[in-house]
Amino acid sequence: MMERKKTDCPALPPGWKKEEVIRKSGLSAGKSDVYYYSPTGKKFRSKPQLARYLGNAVDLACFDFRTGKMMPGKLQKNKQRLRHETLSLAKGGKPDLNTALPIRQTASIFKQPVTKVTSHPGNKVKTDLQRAVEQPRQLFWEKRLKGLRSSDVTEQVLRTMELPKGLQGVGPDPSDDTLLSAIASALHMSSAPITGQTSVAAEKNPAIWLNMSQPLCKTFTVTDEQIRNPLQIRLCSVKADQPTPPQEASHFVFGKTKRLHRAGERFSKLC
DNA sequence: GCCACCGGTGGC
DNA sequence: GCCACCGGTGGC
Repeated sequence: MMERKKTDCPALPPGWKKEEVIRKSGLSAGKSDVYYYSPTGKKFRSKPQLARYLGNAVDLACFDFRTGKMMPGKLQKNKQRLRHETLSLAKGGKPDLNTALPIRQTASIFKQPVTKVTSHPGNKVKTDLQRAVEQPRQLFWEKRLKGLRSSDVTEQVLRTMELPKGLQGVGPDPSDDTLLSAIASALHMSSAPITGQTSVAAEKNPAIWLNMSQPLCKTFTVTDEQIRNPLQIRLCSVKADQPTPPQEASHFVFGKTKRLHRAGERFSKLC
């Protein structure tokens, strides 16, 4: 088979490739089709398709799909879009999703009330938020998160996370990868203190003695040095709000979760 | 069932 | 008339 080249496309975010395929037969033989590939390999065959996917992450107004270059001043086929936009807005229509502010479009994975309404008088509205927490979880489910990387909408992989030195995992997969997933998940799923697996038995036979309400992490003691040097102790985008004296509790932020820690205390108060 | 590939056409 | 876009499908 003919080796066809996918070339880098500097006008798009890193990792995006462009491909031009010459038609070999038919009435349109000799013409070509242009395709783009996202870093994960998803194929795009038109500018609208590309724009839908990238949303506001990349402004494609000047992007020429066929050449793969930005053509400033041309404003491309923008007339069409602007006209459509102003028309629909003037009519009181909904804002164009392509130009609206970015919104979370994934389904929420977090616990939400489920409402069931029927004519049966015995049925109730379920609002038990505890239900999600109490549901059985697979032992060592954190392993399934292994290898996952966060990325933005352009599929650019965000900065990888770093674990504080000295943290150790518990269970069949002691890798930092799984350990980090376990801790990050624990921080998000509960505001309860994180102590790690305090039971020695859990370390010897986690399949039996694991404390399911704690991440797959051995107990851990915070040191002065780690507090003085936030770089060693942060998780990904976690950072100190401001420099703090070693003896004072300092804030670390992980998503919306704020925890306090103090030198000498266990991991329970960390992050 | 997927997808590489060409056809058809609406908008310019 | 051109061509960007996307439908449809043959071949796998």
